[in-house]
Amino acid sequence: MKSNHVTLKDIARILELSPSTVSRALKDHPDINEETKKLVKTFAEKVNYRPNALALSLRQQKTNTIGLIIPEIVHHFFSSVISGIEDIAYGEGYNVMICQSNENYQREVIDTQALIDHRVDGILVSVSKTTRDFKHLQNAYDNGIPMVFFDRIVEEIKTDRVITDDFLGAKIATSHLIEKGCKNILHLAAPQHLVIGSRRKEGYLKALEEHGIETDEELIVKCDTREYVFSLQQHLMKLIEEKHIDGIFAVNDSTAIATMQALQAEGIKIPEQIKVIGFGDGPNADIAYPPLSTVEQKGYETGREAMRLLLQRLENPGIEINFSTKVLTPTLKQRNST
Amino acid sequence: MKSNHVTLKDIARILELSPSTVSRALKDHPDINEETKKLVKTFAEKVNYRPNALALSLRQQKTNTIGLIIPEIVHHFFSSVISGIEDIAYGEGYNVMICQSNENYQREVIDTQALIDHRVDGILVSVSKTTRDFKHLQNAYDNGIPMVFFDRIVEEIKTDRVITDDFLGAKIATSHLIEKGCKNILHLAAPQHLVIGSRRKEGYLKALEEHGIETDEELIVKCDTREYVFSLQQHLMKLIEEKHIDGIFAVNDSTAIATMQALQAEGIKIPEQIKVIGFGDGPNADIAYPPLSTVEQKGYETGREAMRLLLQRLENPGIEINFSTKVLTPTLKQRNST
DNA sequence: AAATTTCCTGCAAACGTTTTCGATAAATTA
DNA sequence: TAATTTATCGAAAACGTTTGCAGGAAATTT
Repeated sequence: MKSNHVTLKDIARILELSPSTVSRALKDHPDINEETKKLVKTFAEKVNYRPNALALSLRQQKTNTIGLIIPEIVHHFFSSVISGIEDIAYGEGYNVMICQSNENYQREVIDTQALIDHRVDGILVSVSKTTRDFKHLQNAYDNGIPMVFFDRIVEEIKTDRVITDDFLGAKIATSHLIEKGCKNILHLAAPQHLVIGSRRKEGYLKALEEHGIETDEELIVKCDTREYVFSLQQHLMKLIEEKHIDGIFAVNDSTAIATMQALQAEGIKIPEQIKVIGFGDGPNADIAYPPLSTVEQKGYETGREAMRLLLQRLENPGIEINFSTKVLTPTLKQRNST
Repeated sequence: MKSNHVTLKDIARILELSPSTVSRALKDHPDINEETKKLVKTFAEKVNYRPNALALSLRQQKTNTIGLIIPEIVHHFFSSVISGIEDIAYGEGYNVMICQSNENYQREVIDTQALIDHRVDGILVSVSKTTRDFKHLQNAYDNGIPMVFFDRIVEEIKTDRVITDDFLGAKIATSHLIEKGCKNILHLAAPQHLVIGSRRKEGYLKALEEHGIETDEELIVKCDTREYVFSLQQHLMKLIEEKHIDGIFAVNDSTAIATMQALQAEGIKIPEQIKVIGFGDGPNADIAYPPLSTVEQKGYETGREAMRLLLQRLENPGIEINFSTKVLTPTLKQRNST
């Protein structure tokens, strides 16, 4: 099980040339004789020579690799983002080093350090839910590594960003419920320290305001996972009865779907008695019963835009371009739950 | 935006020591004076020194990185595999370089080459559906890079493997339908050139045989995606009517769920009129209506086992250990669709 | 006092590339 | 013929580490 990698030096030795000549021959340097070039090239081809990426990176002080820190790959939104990033990156000759933080702050710190250690040319990051301290990212930034935040941004660090217009999306979703006749709308919200959490809540409130509906703080419940729904089930049912809830806007699809299941278990008809809308449109929305109305969040586009912004920095090193924030607007996708 | 990475040489220059001394001091080499150690260590700490992973890898001819080639991250099974791999790998100080082939042969070839170029210490791979030629993997193997196949193995290359007992799983699923009273069971199958496709079909046939049910080749339809179901919808409905189908075993969950939706659109009651069972148990099975019975495929465990087998090779270089095949047995998860 | 050992540190090579600067011989020009 | 240009190649440094070896000073043993 010996390692068989043939190096440039090997070729030089065998062909009785110097490494410099072999190197130049392989990349068509004009100084090299045509015959020598042919000789070297065919030989390299024959032995399946491939330059050592490590040596190359070390020498050129450029790895052609970008780092990605992402909360959880299992979520459809994030895996779509990955595809978007890869499609752009590969096209430009970059590799992507993916790190999964698992919504864990400690892991995120380690991952960031690993990316720095590997001297990635740039970093794309969506911070974990549990991250409150940003020194690790600030450190990468101070090291001169270009960064782009997407979806879960950190406002303290000034750099390029790609976000979806959560405020608008939430407003669209809530307005849709109102237009469908809902009067008492429950909002299942994410933690307010997350930008996503607060923005979506604000959009919800704005829609109510624009339609002249009085807001009720009790109708905003912190609940953003499937498990959370079932553990709050009794509380929610009580609330629904007392407040005559006829519409629910959940901060994400899986919460919305779990909510539908909880309601149906209690014999409530959807959408006849209560209408439900989610946020994010993964493929789950199609599979749910009834198929879930939602606002579509563009994962693939998010990835592409983030990578494009990063590329712009990488291709123009030293040049100071103003940081830009790309905002993607989600669109209503009506199905049968409203 | 200058790159600020401080190197070992920098420290040596500033402290007026040689790089060798600094290097040894940092790793507690007994040859170095305690005071010098302290001096170096505190200074390194202060300037946040981190060794350059590239230089390290080049020098030691070991990257502490393993490569992963995976068909599609969006599938729950595969993203679970990733988590399993990472958990073991990180614990042992390895990084994981993830490549997504997107079920595309060309991409798989490029990815394999990229991993070789980066001199990964080992490769974990589940081949794409469209791969019929294995030269790229054989090449990596010949280069002396340890490999482990999981889930979608290639039989031509002799190495360690982790698979789920597809035969048994399919037998369990089909038997379950029979025990629930089904007599005429339709099988929606994957392409037979995939091990998964043929094994599951064989398990289906075996269950029928064991229960003394006559097999009918017409009841085996090649159909393994959601889209495929809808395009075959008319053909399937005709078949179901003619053959008095009362049970369906689909080769994976998303096909099963799409089938349920197609049936329900035609007014067929599940499980009363037709019972449906899938294979693979992603979270979709819980969300579907009705919740889908399925055989649970252990993604996380698959990842852990694959990484363990690889580690065994990496930690015992040169030592010839017989290749082993780890078989994970899926278990029945009954819900409401049967 | 001489010889040996111990303690600490530095030199230099190596990992696999690229690239600057010469160097040599052949070909051209004056 | 002498001077200059051109064509072709190699030596060596550099990227950031590690490590075998050598070496000097101090401490110990003969």
